[in-house]
Amino acid sequence: MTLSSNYIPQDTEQKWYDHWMEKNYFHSEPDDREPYSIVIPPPNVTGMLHMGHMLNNTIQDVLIRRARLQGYNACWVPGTDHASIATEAKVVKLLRERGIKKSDLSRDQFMEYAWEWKEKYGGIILDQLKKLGASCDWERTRFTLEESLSEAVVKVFIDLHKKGKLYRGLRMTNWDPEAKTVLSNEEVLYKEENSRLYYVRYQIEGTTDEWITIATVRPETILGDTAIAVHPDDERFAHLHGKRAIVPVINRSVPIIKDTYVEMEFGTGALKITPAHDMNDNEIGHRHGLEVIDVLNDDGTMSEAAQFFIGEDRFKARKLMVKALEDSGNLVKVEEYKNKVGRSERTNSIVEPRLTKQWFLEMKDFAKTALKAVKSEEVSFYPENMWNMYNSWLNEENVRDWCISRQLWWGQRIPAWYYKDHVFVAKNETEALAMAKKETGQENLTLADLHQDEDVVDTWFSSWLWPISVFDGFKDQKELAYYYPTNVLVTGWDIMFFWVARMIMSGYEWSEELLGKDIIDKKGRQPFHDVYFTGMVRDNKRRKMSKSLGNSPDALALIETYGADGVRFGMLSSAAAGNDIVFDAPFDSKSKSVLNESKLCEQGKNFCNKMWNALRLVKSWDIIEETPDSETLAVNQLAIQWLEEKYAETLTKIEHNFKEYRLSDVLMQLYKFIWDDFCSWYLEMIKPEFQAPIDRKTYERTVDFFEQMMVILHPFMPFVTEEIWHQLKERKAGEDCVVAKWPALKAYDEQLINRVELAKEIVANVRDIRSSNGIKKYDPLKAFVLESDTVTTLLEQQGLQAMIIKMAALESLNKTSEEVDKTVPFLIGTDKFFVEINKEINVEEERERQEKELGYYEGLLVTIKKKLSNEKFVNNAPEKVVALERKKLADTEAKIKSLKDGLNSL
RNA sequence: GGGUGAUUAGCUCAGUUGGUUUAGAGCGCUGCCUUGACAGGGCAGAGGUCGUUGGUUCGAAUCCAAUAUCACCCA
Repeated sequence: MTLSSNYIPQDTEQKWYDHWMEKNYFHSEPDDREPYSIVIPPPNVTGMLHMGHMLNNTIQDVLIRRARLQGYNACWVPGTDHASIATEAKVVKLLRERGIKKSDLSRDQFMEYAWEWKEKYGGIILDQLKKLGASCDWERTRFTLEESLSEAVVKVFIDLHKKGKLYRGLRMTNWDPEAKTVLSNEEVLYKEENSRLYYVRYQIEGTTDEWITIATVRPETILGDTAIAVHPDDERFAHLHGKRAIVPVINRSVPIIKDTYVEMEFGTGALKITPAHDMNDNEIGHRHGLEVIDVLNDDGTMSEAAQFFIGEDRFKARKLMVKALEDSGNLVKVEEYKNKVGRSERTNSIVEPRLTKQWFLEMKDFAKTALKAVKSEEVSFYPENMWNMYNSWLNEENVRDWCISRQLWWGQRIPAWYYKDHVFVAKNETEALAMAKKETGQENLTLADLHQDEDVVDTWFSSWLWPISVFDGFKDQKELAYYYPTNVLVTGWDIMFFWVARMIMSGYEWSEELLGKDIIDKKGRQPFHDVYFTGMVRDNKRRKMSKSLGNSPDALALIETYGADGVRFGMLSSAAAGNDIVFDAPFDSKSKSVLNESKLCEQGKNFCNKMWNALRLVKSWDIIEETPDSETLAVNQLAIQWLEEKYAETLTKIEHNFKEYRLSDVLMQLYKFIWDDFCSWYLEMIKPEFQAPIDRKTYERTVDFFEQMMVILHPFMPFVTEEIWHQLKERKAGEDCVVAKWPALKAYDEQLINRVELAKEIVANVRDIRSSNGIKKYDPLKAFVLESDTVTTLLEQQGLQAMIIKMAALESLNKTSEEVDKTVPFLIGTDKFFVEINKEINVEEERERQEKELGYYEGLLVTIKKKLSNEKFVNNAPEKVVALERKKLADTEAKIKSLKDGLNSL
């Protein structure tokens, strides 16, 4: 069968993915092998595959495929996250388009629509991952809102309540008046916006002509003011200490208090205090025991307590308030002003700080545990410096209790039932009723008397259980006992706190209860041993790639253009752990969109083609059984021996880099090994003349090398390697690259590697001389080398001399006892070579070249001499370093002498 | 305002924890090369006083301190 001259990914990728699926290679069941497990960071059901997913999942796939090759029982559990807020927003929007308002639906009706939506769109991203080649165990696909995982959520909620770690409390929270829900800090985006700063004067109580002026951007909240604060050191207001002021419009008398929080330089130096509607004011209110007046309803309209503009929207109320202030003569001035405004990530509506009753999880002990887990290295971070961020978020000063209630429907409903002032946390309403009867002694209570909490728990309250719940660990520990702890978690550092830290907390909280002390003592409590933090994928302006910015290339289009292997190469080649990736998709200013182009991916595509053509070369050879002539034999044997050592060296190096999760380094090492060492050197060394045959032994060894390379590259580029692996040899059923065996490490002969390196340098020098003298590639040239011990040893290496002659297309390479005239010389180490170029040597050019080199070495000599004449260096530096410096000196002196000789003879 | 990290070749980044000939890679760039696996290619070459200034040290891209710029996180 003839192979096309180019590699076409579209012809192979789907074929092999289907084949792998058919063979069920990705499925894992507990057995007596050692497990290697990864749980996917579940993408949102609302999501489409974007660059971040591609990076993240490519990394996981590399790790899991390698583990599979290494003989571990590899299990990569996929799944999706129900993403309360995002999904609910999407469903609400969709319903609105169909003319249905959420408020017209019952909770159950809404859930029906939501599930329908999830079934239709929720799996898209997983299908897209298949295009990328992700080798997940699809039979194990989980969903954070499915029954079993929801049961786990309820279970731990009850457990935490029993342990006294949950409480309900009033808290200042970020309120989204449009979604009517509390938002976490993370869901509020702050952006600089144009607004107005209103200067308003408050009359000092008991005076007719004395005022204190404050500045505010939210005049409607004046109705909820309960104090004016000034800085205790502010001389301007010293005379007002202890006095009271009259809030305009509403005519409320409030105290003038002293607090160091006030910035004297800002505005007028006097600050109105509205404890119900500002985080900082609320704290100040606490300190001074101020009254809290909530002037807003949950939908952002003015409340009864405001007394004015009741029922008006906050922004209309602002206008009305400004007018009222103006009318009463209390509006001093208005300034244009820029300030940071918090908006809801989902609805974009301006967030109101608001006091609400919420369920909280106490974080103090959890945070301690989570910190210790990483500090003790039971959980290792890659890169290590992520510890700093982790520590600063979790330390006692910064950690805050976790508000787990969300005013949404799409999620696990909080298992708490209320009856008057009683709260019953139970698995279901029947149990809650039983509890209620017992606790109140009222046997005639019915379900109708109880009221379940309307809220659901935060999505993270479900996903923090993920490493346990995907194995149904809260129900039945058989699988958990086998797969837990998972080996590594691959995720972005942006969710280090929301997710990573909390999984660690939940792992330490429940693993021992679930698995028992024996197992835990042996295997560990941690949900994962390692955490690999990927960077954010950014555009060439270093902005995070996001759909809203439109700066992200279309992931599937990229795969279509470069093949999955090409894209995987592109993503990984610049993806050192923790560092952000600047992806090179260019921006087209004409179409105002990102082009689905990338040099990095192109490099990957070209790499596939390179290997493909190496395959074509090898397959084009005729094989003979006879032993070749002694020279060819010697070169082939050297080539094989050298590549074997080089391969062993490469394996050792990549092993080390794998341990440190330096995947881009591993990939680059493989790239260079295959392209440079194998294709450019090895294949050229053994390549027979045009249409000449090759001996069987060399051929077979070459196919073996090729096969091995495909195996170790397979985790990175699974499709092309599988294809070539099959093209190389006839394979039996059940033999596939994806389940081949990862090679064992072995020692390698560095001396041989170094000798060939020297030979390569000699070849390169000859080629350079050809190139700069305009001599054709294959014109046979005579070369000589000045006799020396080092040269003798070098050329003693069987086949080396013949290899140099072949690779540099020389007629001969002979030793000489003296300088050879009318030649172009070059230095390798301290050894001097001469090339006879059969044409007039350009003396001027040659002199210039050699003088430049001489200049370099003379400069070097100065620094070495300086070092060695420094007594402190000679006395203090390690023996080895000094000895090396002495050798450098000797070598450099020899080179200088040699160069000078050469110049003299010109 | 507080914190974290970054700053090395035109671009994107390594530099494994102070010493391997006055710094490496990939891409790009410059020359030359085409019947002989691959132009999605081959061969060779040019490019950096490691942001700046001090300090520690026999020795600093690497450690410390200041400073500048950028990014992100928190307020």
